[in-house]
Amino acid sequence: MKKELEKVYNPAAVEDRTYDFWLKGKYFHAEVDQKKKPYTIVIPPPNITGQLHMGHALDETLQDILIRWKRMQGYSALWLPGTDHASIATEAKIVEAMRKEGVTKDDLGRDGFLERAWAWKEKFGGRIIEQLKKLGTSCDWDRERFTLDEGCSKAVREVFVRLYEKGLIYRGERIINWCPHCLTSISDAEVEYAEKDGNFWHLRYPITDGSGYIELATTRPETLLGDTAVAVHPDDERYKDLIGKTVTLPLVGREIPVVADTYVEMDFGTGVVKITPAHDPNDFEVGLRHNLEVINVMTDDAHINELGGKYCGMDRYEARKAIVADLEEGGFLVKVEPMKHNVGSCYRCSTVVEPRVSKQWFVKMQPLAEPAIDVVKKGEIKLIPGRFEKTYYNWMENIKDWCISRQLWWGHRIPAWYCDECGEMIVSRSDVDTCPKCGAKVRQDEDTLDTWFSSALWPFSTLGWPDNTLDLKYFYPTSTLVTGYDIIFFWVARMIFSGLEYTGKAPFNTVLFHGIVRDAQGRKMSKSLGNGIDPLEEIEKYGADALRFTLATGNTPGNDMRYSAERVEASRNFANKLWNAARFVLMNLDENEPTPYIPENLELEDKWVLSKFNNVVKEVTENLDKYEIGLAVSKLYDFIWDVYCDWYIELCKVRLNGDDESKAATARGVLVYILSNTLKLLHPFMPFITEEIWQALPHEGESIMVSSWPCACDCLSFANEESEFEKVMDVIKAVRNRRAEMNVPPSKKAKLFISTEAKDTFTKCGVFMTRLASASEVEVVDNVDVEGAVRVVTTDAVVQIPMNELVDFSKELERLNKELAAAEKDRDFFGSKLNNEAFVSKAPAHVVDAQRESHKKALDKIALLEASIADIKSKM
RNA sequence: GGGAGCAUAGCUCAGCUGGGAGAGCAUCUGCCUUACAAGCAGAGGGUCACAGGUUCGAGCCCUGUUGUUCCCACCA
Repeated sequence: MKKELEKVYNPAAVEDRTYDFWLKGKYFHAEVDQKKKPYTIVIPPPNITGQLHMGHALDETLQDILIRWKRMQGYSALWLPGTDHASIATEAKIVEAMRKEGVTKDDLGRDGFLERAWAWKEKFGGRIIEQLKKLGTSCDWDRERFTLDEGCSKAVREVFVRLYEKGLIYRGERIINWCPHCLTSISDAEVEYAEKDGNFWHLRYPITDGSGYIELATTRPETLLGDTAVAVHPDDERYKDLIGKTVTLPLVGREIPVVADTYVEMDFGTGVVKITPAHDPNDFEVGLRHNLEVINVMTDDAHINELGGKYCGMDRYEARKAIVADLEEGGFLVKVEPMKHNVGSCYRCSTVVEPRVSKQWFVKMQPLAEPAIDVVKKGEIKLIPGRFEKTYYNWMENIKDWCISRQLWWGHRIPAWYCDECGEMIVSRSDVDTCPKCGAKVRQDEDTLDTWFSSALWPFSTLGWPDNTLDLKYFYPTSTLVTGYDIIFFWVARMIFSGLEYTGKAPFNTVLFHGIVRDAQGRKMSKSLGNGIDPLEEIEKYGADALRFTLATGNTPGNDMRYSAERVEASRNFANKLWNAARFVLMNLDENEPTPYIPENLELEDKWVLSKFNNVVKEVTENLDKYEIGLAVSKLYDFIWDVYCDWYIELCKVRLNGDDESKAATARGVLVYILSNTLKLLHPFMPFITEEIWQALPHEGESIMVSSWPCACDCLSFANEESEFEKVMDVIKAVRNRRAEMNVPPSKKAKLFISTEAKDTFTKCGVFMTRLASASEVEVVDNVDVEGAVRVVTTDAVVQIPMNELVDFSKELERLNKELAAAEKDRDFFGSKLNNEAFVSKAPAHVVDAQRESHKKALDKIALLEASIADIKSKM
């Protein structure tokens, strides 16, 4: 039965069916197999609240390319999928939904809330996974994990307890970043800084002894309510006498000391800083050094609290206005100066963070950072591109302790229990009911852990750690981590120190960073701009393969890329091109039987294309080895479109339409061979269409995705035949070019007289000229002079095309002289290089040889051109 | 204040260890050639930001300059 394909490739008709076919075949599933080498990728777990966006699409495409490629190379290739509970994002989403129903967290209580959260997770948490599948991702879904599942939770507890026992986790009263909207602490990494317009309010605080005022400037006048000192630089002559005195806080009336601290910059502002230890990280440090009182004047949602007197209940910005007004009225405001300054906001909700003193849990980072730096320095983990190593070192070397506790309910609850009777604190792997010291009932810490605390364990918690499972032993350390450079600190760095500390091994050997997918104008895609492009819509419109191809092409690791409709269309067109090439091949296959070619029967053009193909196999494999995915895919594109479609298929038509069945069979054999092996090379990039075509072709095995990756082979390398056939191609191109210049339509055929030293080649290949160069007939001749002919000269041949009425001898002469000048320029260029003693002696031999070759070609062409010119001149 | 990326054809971008500048799109000219008009055959178009340097040879390496984007950093 002859297989027939539709005229236009229709991805929608193929993709879901093919994906189901793969699932049924269990081809995505990876097993521990001692006969194979493992290759492991763990997915950067998308948030359960997430919707698939272009960033995911890029990330998953790159991972799928690598995993499919390695699988075909014979590795036991595991791509482990899963999702992240995303504590803040998810909790915010659920609270928001509750708000619409008029329910609050307190109404439900912790257990009630968590019940709701889990129900939400069951309902929506799988959505992004279903979306991933549309891309064709070959994840091992049997191993899907969730950061809050039993295994991951066990790992989290194990880590927490170990670190605590080692003294690397501690609880303390510190100043942290507080999000007044999310109502939780966040880590330094979760604060985004942006320059904003603000004011610099110059205030004067009266010196208590009545000797005058001290002027200072602040960007946050409302924090004055919590001031507990004023600081000056110890060397500042202006204020030396004031040190040790006190000032009276305006509006509040509190008497506060003037302290000396080198933190103050003498030449900034007035050289005086108001100190609010409870609401500024620097002030907090100053406060510690000078034993200052810490007065928290704000509620958790950034309103002034009862310590703020008349301002109590005001929001921080209202309070600012009111306080400034009162200061002005009281004569304490000297001037207001507009000033830009850096303001930090919550990376989840963009609310301006409020530095706040509170009791939190921290990870002591320094001891963990050191080995994490070493492992990259020693090259045990390679970051691609390498420049990110610098970013990484810079962060690790200046790292501060990590605030890991969050005032949220959705997450891993901190495994610490407190006894209110005797004050004992117990940190434990298993739940605790009663105090081991006094027997009283204990209560568990209310807080949960930073989401990133559990994602940091992802490469090994998902493989069974802390148990020493078979999976862990076989698949860990993982191989490649693929992710965006924007989460190098949040995630990559933390996985590295975690892996080293808990498993003693680097969690992966290579990190491949990609950039951000931007819109066609180069803007970041964002909800607020409304410029996001939905990958699912693109898949519907152009097909998953086209989307994948677009994301994999024309890009280099770590660089951002722009996404435009034109680019996806080009990819879609490429898929269709391939589809039609396959249609052509299938049309010519008589039966659905394998048609291997017989090597002895290969023609020149077969050897040419096989040799080209062999080279592509080598290049694509090498590029992938180096993670040069964009280069690999563009080489395939060129081979398929230019070499296979535009040349080889056209060349084969001669034999396929000819009378010699054995020759046609050879052509069919090579066509099928090249196509099916090219499909294999392309499969990691465009899995659906390659499977669909491969299934229609004669094939062995169940699926292209478990077929073996092609190997380059010397038996397919035909360097001589390649260059020999290229002589013919050169002539075809030159004739086409000449005809186009003269505006001769393809329908007007003309005889070609070819004089050349490669007589055999051109005699054999003359037939291609009729099909590809509009020749009516081809004759290989010795140096005859054809009447009324246009001359086309290549390095290896002179073609004369009789076109009497179209030929203008003076123009011919002009054109040939122009070509001669160009050829002479080449000759001189290469000649001068070869005459350069320094070049010949210092340049590598193969380079010198190549220049010699080019020089010789120029000379050959000059000789042929000169002869032609002489012929024409003799006729004029 | 530190650090990094980018600057190549009209547009978007490749260019792997230095060896006479490439693709896609757009433009122009011919073609419905029995796989494909989502196509075929041609053409035009570049001081590789600027200035120095290293080298036989630089888009690529070094130094500096300009423009631009981003990351980090406690100057109130």
